[in-house]
Amino acid sequence: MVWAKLTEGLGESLRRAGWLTDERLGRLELAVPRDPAHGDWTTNLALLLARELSMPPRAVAEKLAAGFPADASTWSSVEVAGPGFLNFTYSDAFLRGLPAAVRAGGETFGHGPHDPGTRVQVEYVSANPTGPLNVVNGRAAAVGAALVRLLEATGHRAEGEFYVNDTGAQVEVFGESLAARFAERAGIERAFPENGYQGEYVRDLGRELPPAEARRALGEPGGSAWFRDHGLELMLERQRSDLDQYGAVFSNWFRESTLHRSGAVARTLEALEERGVVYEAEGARWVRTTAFGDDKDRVVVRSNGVATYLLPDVAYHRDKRARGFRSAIDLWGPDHHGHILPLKAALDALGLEPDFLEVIIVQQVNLLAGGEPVKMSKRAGEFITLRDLMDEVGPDCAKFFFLLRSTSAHLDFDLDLAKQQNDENPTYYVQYAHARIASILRFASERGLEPARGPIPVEAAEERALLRKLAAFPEVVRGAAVAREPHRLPAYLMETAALFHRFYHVCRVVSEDRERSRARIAIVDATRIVLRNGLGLMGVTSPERMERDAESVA
RNA sequence: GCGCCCGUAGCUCAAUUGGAUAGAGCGUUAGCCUCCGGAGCUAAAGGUUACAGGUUCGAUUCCUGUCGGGCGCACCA
Repeated sequence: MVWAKLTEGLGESLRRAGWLTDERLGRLELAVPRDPAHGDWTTNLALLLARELSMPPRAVAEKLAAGFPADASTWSSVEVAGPGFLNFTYSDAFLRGLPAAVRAGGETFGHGPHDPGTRVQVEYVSANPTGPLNVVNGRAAAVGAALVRLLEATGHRAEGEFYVNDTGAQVEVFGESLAARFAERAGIERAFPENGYQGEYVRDLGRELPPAEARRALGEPGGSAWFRDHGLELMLERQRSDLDQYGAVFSNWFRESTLHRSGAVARTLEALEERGVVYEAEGARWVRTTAFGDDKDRVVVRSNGVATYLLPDVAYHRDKRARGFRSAIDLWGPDHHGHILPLKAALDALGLEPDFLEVIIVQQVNLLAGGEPVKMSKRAGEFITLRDLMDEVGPDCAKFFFLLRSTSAHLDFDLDLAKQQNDENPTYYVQYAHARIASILRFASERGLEPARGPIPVEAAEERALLRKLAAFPEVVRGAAVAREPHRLPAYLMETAALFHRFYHVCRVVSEDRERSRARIAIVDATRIVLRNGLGLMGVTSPERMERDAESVA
């Protein structure tokens, strides 16, 4: 709301100065400065324009400030500061009315119509259906689900999608592995495949198969296809239920096999050929991706006639575009970053918008226990799964920790810390603030005190600081969405919780003074809404009460 | 050898897409409970942002190089 008003007001400033162009307005950057001495909002617009206007930045700023429409309901001052920043300070009227505004916004406070109706797809996790989800999948799930919510909160029509790689050599090996494990238990001789899936979960899956049918399949030539298909379904169902419990919901589970069946893969090859970027060499067919920024050309059809991963992947992204998405955000694991260039190049060759595909690499996670890295061997099937992690630390802590750091940075996940139910665990810091607020509101309600509905008096510095912070929430949401950086949410929420706790220690909420009590209850309630909305975007719960487990009290 | 991510306080990480005096948590030290939840609060200490240049009003951020860590570099996905 404030963001829109500021954009509009500065547009007016530019117009009055005779400098208004769409391009300049598009370059406008608004920010909430970290130092309150620099106002509640700031822009460097004058610094950006000074050069092209051949004027000193401060003179540009003065002119813009003079042309900024007065609005006492929001601003008390517009000042030129430093080398030429424009600093905007909230009026008392704005802060006094803020709790009512937050309350009116309710669960949509913080949301904004920045990209109304733009269809965006976020593809995330997309783990192979040949094994349980691992911790990097868990990180991707936390980030992806948060991104979907952030995009929705900023007006996009966003959908989450899980791409199922149910085709290719890996799933065949998986089917063989499962058949061998089933045979082993049934006392039938059958070789376990080389490089087969060693994990104990394959034996578990074998126990879930319908025994009579499985036995029949064992006897048939090519019977591993039966095990492959049934194993995939069981595995997918496990992944789905884990993710469901984890709070990552997908609008769609897209299977690679449908692209092959529908002919989309073949059509994609034809489309590439029509563009004249396919050639034959060494018995294989290549795409000239080097013409579009790749560092080497890529094989799309092997000499044995089978497509490489790239071709269905290109077909998949064409399909996304054809389904009407304006952009696709893919979250990939760290071992896939080598594929960004080939895929983008191929899409480029097909004429898709250059910014259609956006790939975010979710970096690796190092689990630490007792200060030491937890050893994981995928080969031996020994790894900590997402389910293990949820059982160990709970979904809330897992998600909070995963969202705490920027997605592109490696993450050290301290299991001991996440397990602790005490002040060393940052998850509880924010949740505790919410629970404490709920407690205060219960206490107040028992005394017949409700939040003040209209403008409230704002006296203490702690009240003012907290209100400023609450007012910044919509901008944090907007910024996190456009930058695709969900980690701004926990950072903001920790700051907000800190300001709330400080307020709480200085400002008695429920007192003999009923009017002041109601005013402060309104502040507390507004804080509750912001914390709840922020945690909600992270997929973390906002508890009304918190109790430690008995063993954690010591 | 080439590409990508990263290098910031003792540790784990931020720094609002180039902004103003680089901030949090943990750890360390010293304090705060007659009253709304102490999973809390206050204060102190802690930095040549790996290093050297460059670009400009301004660089942790962008460019070049060096050093160090991780991950990729398939007719596997």
